[in-house]
Amino acid sequence: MKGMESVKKLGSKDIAKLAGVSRSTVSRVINNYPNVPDSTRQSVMKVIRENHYFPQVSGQLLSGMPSRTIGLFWLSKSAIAKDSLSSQYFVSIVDAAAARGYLVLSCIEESLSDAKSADNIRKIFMSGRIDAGIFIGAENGEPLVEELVALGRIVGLFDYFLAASPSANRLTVNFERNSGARAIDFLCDMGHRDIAVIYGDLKRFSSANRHESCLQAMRKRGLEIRRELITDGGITVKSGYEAAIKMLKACGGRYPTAVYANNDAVAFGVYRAAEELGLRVPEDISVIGSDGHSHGEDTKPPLTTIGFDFDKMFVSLVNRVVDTVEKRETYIVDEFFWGNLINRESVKRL
Amino acid sequence: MKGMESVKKLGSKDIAKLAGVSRSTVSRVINNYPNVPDSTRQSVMKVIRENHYFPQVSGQLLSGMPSRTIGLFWLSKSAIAKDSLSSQYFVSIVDAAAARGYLVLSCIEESLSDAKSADNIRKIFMSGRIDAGIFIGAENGEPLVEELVALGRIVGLFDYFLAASPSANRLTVNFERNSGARAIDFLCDMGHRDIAVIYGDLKRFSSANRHESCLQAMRKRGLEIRRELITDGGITVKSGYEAAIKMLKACGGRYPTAVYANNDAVAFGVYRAAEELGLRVPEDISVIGSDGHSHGEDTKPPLTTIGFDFDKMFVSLVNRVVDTVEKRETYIVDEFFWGNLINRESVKRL
DNA sequence: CTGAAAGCGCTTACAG
DNA sequence: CTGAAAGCGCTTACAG
Repeated sequence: MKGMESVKKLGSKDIAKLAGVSRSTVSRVINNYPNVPDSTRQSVMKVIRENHYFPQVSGQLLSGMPSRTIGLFWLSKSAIAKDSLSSQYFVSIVDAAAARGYLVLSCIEESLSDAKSADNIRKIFMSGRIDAGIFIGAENGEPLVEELVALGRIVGLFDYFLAASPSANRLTVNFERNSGARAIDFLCDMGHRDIAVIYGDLKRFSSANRHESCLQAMRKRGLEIRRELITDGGITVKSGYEAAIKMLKACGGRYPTAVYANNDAVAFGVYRAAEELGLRVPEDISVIGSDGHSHGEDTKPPLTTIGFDFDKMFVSLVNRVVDTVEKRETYIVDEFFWGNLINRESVKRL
Repeated sequence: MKGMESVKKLGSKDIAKLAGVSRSTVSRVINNYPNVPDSTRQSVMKVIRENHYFPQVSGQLLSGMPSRTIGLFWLSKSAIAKDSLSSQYFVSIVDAAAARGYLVLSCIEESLSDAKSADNIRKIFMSGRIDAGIFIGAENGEPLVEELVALGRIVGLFDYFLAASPSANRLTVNFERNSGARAIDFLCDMGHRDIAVIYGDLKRFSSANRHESCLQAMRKRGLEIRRELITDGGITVKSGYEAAIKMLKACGGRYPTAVYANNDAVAFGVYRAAEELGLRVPEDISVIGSDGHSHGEDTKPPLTTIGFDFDKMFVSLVNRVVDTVEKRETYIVDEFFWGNLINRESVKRL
């Protein structure tokens, strides 16, 4: 064992010597250049395999090859740890990257307003270890993101959109902007007119959209908008629960017949609050969410929601980011996905 | 904008010139060497900041610095995507690594028996882009893992233990080996004698342990071990559900009074199966799991289980791996964590 | 406390 | 189809 470790690790020079060719040729074989006769390729490969040679990224990087690595920046740690959607996102991203030959380097920060976090991210972006970065959970228009975009870095963003300043190296994938209205329309069609709205962090593009479009729909439908029924409920089960408790207690017994929660996690929080207050879903109060969280199939009752295909969204984002890295033509900079109403059992017809 | 991009990116040489020192000194400042007078340090730092200089990892790597990157290898993709514990693991690992100044590079493979997957992992380990790797979901004694250990790579493993061949560069963190017995003892103490066991993938160290220790406890307690009540239930909700359905149907109406599931996900599957067959938990059938999944607080009824502190486990693993990378003294190679019985409401006293 | 120089391991025009 | 040579950006003994 000691012996093994002390064997000098071979480099491309050694392989070249053993194979009786130049390092140029070894490099050509490794990188699958076409102008190498098959016989040469075979013999070089044989030497490489027999000697367990692995090209060092240090050399490759230094000579200007891409790192074939994508940075994945998660914002707001607590939300990640608790939301089981995160692991779905993660698998979609890592798989899509792997399919293109890319690895994923992860970084989790609570917030970008913290100078240390921002410096850390800047460093990762600027030190040559990644070819591009993807952000999840960034506030819309986040200065650090825009700084990186302006510096020419390739950045992919989930749920982020700046209509006024498209940029070839800022790739985004988004939820349709109308899903709030669709939820309200559905509730109305089911006979509800007294609707509570639990919105999320309005600095996030989708939360703002959902909220705006839902209020618009309420007005259009001529519903009464009771101030005490419109509350900020964050984006987690816990914050949703707390907001729902507060809201339900604040409405002086005049409960809404339905609640629109800006995401499924929050909707689960509403379930819990309803139970605590002795309200049955959907008999006493209907609930509709947004996202299409798979967990919603197993809740009691199963959650009615506006579902999105997250896997498709992330695969598209990763592919467009990689296309940009590889200077292929990418026509789509911003992309919006439609949601589908998943009518399960948490909304009752009145 | 075009202008900005065409500005030649500066290297340490440029910084040196601008600061009126040598590249050696620039390097010393960047790496916080003590033998630099404060005035020099200040002026160099000023030039670095003003010019937005970031040392390139390519150079650092080539000159032999560590990559300060840990590979995280997830095996069995499907289990990751569906289990919300994964994102907890992930956050614990990434955070613990960040606390030591390390980044995490992720790789997901379905299985290591696939030659392509194994090659991919070998390449990541041997190409100098990571200082160490951590495996989650590896079978005990996995040949690829042992190959890497033999080659002197530093590898950290969750749920993996080879009593016969400890190695200074194979660091592990494990569940206590007795938790199966503890679950059985608890059920017995609650008056159960007719117990079904749904075990998991026996190639995993913990699954094998849990199963073995639980059977042992059953014998010790003099319980009847009915063959049809002992089934393989995998490690996911779905596989647990299927195993439970099969098992409950196979016992010809002579239902067990309690079920021990080798992990919480499987226990949730048992809940679903019980519901489908019209059995109430715990009135008609008690269920105990293992893991301490936070989701178990919210199920109906809340799940009684043997809980582990995953965060502590992963933080310890990451720290010992980093210690080994940095050649600090690490005394603990294998570590076992105790579980705590979390007595919620899914086990009824008979 | 500081600098000149060697060295790390690759790829890629370039010339043939 | 192939090789010699330049070059990529850093760190680190070494000498002073």
